[in-house]
Amino acid sequence: MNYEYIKAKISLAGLKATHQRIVIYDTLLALGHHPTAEEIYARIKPANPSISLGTVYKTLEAFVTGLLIRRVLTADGLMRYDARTDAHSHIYCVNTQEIVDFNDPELHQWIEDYFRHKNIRNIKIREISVQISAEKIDPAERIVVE
Amino acid sequence: MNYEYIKAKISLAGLKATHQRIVIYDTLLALGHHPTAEEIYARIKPANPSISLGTVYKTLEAFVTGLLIRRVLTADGLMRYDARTDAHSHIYCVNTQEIVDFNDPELHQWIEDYFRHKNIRNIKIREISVQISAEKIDPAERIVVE
DNA sequence: ATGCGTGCAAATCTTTTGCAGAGTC
DNA sequence: GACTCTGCAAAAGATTTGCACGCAT
Repeated sequence: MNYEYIKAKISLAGLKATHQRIVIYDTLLALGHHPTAEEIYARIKPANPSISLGTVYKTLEAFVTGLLIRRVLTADGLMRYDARTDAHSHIYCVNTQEIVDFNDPELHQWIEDYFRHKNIRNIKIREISVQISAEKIDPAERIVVE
Repeated sequence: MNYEYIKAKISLAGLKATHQRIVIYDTLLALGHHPTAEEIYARIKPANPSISLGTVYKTLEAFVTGLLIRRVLTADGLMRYDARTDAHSHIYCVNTQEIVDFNDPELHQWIEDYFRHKNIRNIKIREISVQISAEKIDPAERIVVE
């Protein structure tokens, strides 16, 4: 995803496509995990020394409001963000604390169908995601789902 | 769940069963949602004026370490706790912000089996839970799953 | 009696806010 | 040019910490 594409995406959300915002969005995409405002700031700062942490916080919340990104569910008490906005699932590693995305359309479809046949009253389901809590066998290796 | 039972549970976790801890655990059980330390403190304070907020924070973390309770996944950046320690699923209501527990052994079993047949490398699955994001149709009514 | 737990207050960390100036459309 | 966004610094909010005393075992 390049500079112009990101710029267009931000504009489409009704936000001004400033350099800071483009860099923040780009960084969120580039980082494989689900960073906090601080983590994005640290990553951006060297190449953009004048950027302020407050701007990163404000920008991320503006993106959430504009439906460009999402907040991520965490148990660490920090606000974390994800550039993916489609429903997808997560694997939480209990030893390394990593959160790895994974997508399994077959599984999601099955669960959706399952709930369609259940008797759930008073709510309209928007989306379903699966959280797997797991232990890494070899902490040096990557987690692979296929 | 009564005073003596809770006392025994806390002792079994290797912690001293003080009055404060018993009251905190009891309150966490009594509250239907997933409270923060502040919320528990506010609820406890009237009947226990000398209790301190710091103690509530410390106690909750001690309970987490002792596997008596769990931290809950949230997107609000606050640390929330749950007295349930078994794997269960959540329905998150996008308009009222409620988080409702629900348990569906059949669904959980099916998902577990599904993953047993998948090729997931380098992790050992500990537990699986499903997060449903939903909209309440009648905000005055309760959410029912059966 | 011993050591863990409590209460208090200060410290720390995270996130929000107000405002003047800068940049986008 | 109008209005939004940025950067800075201060404020607010959430959580942790240190320590002297108290209480459970």
